[in-house]
Amino acid sequence: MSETPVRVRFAPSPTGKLHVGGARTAIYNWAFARANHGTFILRIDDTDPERSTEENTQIILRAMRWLGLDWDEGPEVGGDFGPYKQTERAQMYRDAAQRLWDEGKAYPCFCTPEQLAADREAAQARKDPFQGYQRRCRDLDPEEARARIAAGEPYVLRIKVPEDRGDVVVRDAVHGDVTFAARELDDFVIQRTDGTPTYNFATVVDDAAMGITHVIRGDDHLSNTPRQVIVYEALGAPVPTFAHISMILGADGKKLSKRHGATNVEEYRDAGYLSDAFVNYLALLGWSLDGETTIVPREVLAREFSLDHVSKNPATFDPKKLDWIQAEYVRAMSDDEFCEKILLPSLDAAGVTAGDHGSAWWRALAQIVRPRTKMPADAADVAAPVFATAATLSYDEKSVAKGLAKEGMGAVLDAAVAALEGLSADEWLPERIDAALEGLPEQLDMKKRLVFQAVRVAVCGNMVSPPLGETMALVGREDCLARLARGREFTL
RNA sequence: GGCCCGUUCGUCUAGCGGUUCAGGACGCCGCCCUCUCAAGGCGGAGAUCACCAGUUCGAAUCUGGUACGGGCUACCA
Repeated sequence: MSETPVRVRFAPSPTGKLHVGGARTAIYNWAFARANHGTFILRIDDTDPERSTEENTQIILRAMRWLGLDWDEGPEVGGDFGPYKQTERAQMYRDAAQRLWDEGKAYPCFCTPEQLAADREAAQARKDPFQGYQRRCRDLDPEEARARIAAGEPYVLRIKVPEDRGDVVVRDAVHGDVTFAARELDDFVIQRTDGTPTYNFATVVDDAAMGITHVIRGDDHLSNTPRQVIVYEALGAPVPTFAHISMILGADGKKLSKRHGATNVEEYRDAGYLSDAFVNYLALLGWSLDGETTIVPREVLAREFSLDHVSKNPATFDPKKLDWIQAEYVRAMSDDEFCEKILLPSLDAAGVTAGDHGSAWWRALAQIVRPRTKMPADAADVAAPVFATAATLSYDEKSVAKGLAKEGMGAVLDAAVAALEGLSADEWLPERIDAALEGLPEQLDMKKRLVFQAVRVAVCGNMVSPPLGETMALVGREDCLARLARGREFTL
C-alpha cells in the first residue's frame, strides 16, 4: 500500500441534530479511514448563517462521541488544515474566488434575478432542453465590468466552464464511472453578491485544501459532482475519488422523517440503545461484510470496511432488526457488564432502590434478567419484583384475577408455605426451592401449570416472570414467605 | 422539460455469464425445551431477480428501451 494516505471527511451542516442518514455517512467515512489507516476529519459546514447554530454543532459533536466515531482533525482536536468550521474559512473562499477571477477562470456576472428568471422562462417556452445560465456576462469586456463594479453595481462570480471541456466523468467507487455531458453544465455561481461562497464552491475549496482523497457522502450530491469537478480543475487540485451512498427510507419507501419515528441519533441514545449496536445496524444498512455476517463489531468494521461492498440502492430503516442487534449485544455482555451498563441505569431510571447485595447475587440476577432484556427499560421491568418487598410489591390486576382469585388457590399457597418453611435460610437456593415445590401438583392433584401460576403471581405480582426457583432465591426466604402470606388476601 | 441515479424474498443483503429452478440475516409461522415469559435448538413458508426486447450454446449477472421511485437543474446545503 504505497498510495497516497487516505484522508476523508464528514462535513455536517449544523442546521439540525445528527440524523440517522448523516450518522451512517459519518460511520462509513470513519470506518473507511480506519480500515485504510487514513485520517478522519470532521468539518462543520456552517455556511448557512440562517439555519446553522452553535447549539446544533454541540449536539452533533456529542452524537459523534456517543457513536464512538473519533476524529483525527476537526473541532476540539485541531489539526494542520484548520480551521474546521466554514464560517472561519471565509477569507480562503474569497481568495480562491479572486484567484480564479484573476486567472480568467471565473468572471463577474451582473444579471439580475429577474433577468435570469426571464431567460429560464424563455428557454422553457421554446422547449430548449438547456435551461441553465445563458452566459450573458461571460464575454463582457473586463473594462466595462470593472467600471460597473466601481459604480457599485452588485455582481456574483461565476465559474467559467472551459469551452473545450469534454464530457465530465465522475469516478465513483460505488456507482462506477458516471458521465455527464459537458453542455449540461452551466457557469454556476461560486460567490454570491454578498461575497459568501456557494456550497459547491466552498466544499471543493475545503476538500482541496484539506487534501481529501475520498469524498463519501449522500446520493443527493451525485448530480452536483460534475460541477465540483470543474472547480477542482479550475483550482488546479487533484480530483478525489467519490463514493455516493444511497438514502435511508422509512417503511413506506419515503425518505425517513419524523413520521417514521425517531430520526435523530440522540433519540436512540436516550431510548437506551447501545452505541455499538446502533453503529452495527447502521453500518449494515447499505454495506455488507460478506453477505452472511450480521454482527459486525466496531473493531471488525474498522478493519474490514470497504467501499466496494456498499450497495447502490436506497435502504429501508427497520427498527425490528435494530432491536434484534441490540439484543444480541446485550446477550453478549458479561454479568458484570450487564449490571453496570444496563441493569443499574435501568433501575435508576425506573426509580427502583437497588439495596445492598453481594456480587454473586447481582450476577445471578443478571443471568435471569439479561435474556429478557432488549432495551434498558425491560431490565427494570423484569427485575422490579425482586427488589420489592411483601409490603411494596404491586400486584397486576389481571394476573391476580387469572392466577390467584380462583377456587382452590388458597390451598395452593398454604401448601407452598408448608413445603418451603422446611428450608432454612442457608438452604434457600434455586434447586432446593424447585425441589420443595415440585411435589405440590401431585399432592394437591392440580395441574402443574396452575400451581406454579398461583405461586408466581403471589411472589412476583405477575403471571410473567423469570423461573420461580431463581427468582425466589434472589428475593430471600423471609420475604417470599411473607409474599405468599399476602397472596392469601386474593385467594378464594 | 433536461440530465443523473436506483429496482434480487415484507425488510437488509449475497450474487459480479454456466457449479443457483437464487444463499444468509431480521421479521413471520410451526415444532422442541418448559411452571409463565424470554433465551436457545430444529424446521417451514416467502423472490417468475421491476417489465420488454436483444447479445450469447447459456443472463439475476452484458446491451437497449419501458415503467415506477429518487436526486440535481437556486445568489440552499
